[in-house]
Amino acid sequence: MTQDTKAPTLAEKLRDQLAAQIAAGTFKPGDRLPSEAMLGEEHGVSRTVIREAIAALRGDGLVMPKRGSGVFVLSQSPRPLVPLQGVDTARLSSMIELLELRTGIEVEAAGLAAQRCGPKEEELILSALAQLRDAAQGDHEADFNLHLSIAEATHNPRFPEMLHMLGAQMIPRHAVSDAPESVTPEYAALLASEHEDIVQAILDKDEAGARSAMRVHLKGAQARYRRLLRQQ
Amino acid sequence: MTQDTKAPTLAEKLRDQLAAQIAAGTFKPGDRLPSEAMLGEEHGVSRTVIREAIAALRGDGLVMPKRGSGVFVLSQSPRPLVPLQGVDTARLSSMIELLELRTGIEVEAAGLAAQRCGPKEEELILSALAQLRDAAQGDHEADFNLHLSIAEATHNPRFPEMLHMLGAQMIPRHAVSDAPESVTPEYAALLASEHEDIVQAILDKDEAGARSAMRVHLKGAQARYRRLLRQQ
DNA sequence: TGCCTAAACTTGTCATACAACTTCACACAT
DNA sequence: ATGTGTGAAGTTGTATGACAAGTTTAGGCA
Repeated sequence: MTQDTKAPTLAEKLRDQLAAQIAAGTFKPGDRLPSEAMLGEEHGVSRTVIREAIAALRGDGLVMPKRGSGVFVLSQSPRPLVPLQGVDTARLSSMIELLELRTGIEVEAAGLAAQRCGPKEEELILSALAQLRDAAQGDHEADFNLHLSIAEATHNPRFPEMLHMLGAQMIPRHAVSDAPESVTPEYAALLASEHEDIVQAILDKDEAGARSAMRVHLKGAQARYRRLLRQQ
Repeated sequence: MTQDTKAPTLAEKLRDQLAAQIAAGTFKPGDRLPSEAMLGEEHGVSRTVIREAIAALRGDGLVMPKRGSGVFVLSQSPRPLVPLQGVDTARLSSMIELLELRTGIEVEAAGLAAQRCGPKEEELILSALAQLRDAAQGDHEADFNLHLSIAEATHNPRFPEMLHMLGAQMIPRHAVSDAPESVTPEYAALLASEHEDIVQAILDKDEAGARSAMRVHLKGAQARYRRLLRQQ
């Protein structure tokens, strides 16, 4: 239990120190950090350490080095603490967990989209729906694009952001499309009609209807995953 | 517009390559990566590049180097791509965006909690509610704990995770509690009754009621923020 | 004044060397 | 045969020096 004290390396200490300085406002967004040479002299470490600490900060999205120019501060606050850490995309139960989360987010998105959707967003949604109709069955990208266009119609950038994040987690899993039952025409028709219902409700500015249609759609996806879970 | 093509460095390319290999399962969690020397020879780059790429992977939580032993793979899936990047906690509009997201997540959580809440979770929720009653007005922690206990009652760890993530973003902002109007007894009583309604519905296993009560509660919070926005 | 060029500076990469630590095999003693 | 200790080999952490590639700046020249 006391093993977690693992003697932080110089690079780690320097990274934390720099991150703290950035968070404290010593270096503000847009500022240029001292050059690697200066940092090295200041902290009494080699350039190797400096570079590794900066690489870590870059990974955290805090800074952005520009060759020949310097290292510039991007964001003041460290990026929010890693959610979805223990997600094992190979496990169906993990997929169901994510789907439940998506349900919450997307149902709300559908409701907001119904209230706020403008002509331009309507066009995008309809275009995504048309592409989905034409797309090959089980085309996850077309499906995702429709959901994304709805999220964008909320005019709240956090919704498409979240969808992207969750989508990146779900894409690796093709269990549903691989399952034999999922390729039946009946299944495809059901999915299509669910999509139509969602879009129709949004275009009708029917908030409650949009929520309900989206909930039906995603609950259906959950149910299909659960069935697979039982079959395994 | 074409500036985003910024000539990726060798370290970046190698990082992406290694991340892809990890995602593809070439290196599985628990495995040891080839040593820096071997990777360097294999890819025809210097150890500097290798180390920087690995530093980035470590920052992403994908690997964990152990001095003298090797670099070990932790997680197979890259941690979800940084959401909530442009959130400026000083801007009320950002807070409202986050609140809308929270609404989606928490409404779903309340619904699931009503279905799945067991005796132990009921106790935790009631305890959190009691503490909130006793707590000083505007005690964000007590409020957060109640919401958290509900999220945990879903038995889906992603909900409390998300709440933690969003909570970390919202805590810095105390605008609502600082606003003069928010300290009136009427306001406190309203908040308390909203909380009671949510808990009561969950204990009654009333899914729709729990959703609705949670939605009312969070929509109320949004409305209060919006009022502040107008006053500014 | 305006433009052009070259020097100075900065990050990216390579190479080498050593320190600190871990692992593993082999010799040795029990 | 078994347990133990020792050391060699392998690995990451750090330092140093050098050069390539790009940017900035100052100064010279028209």
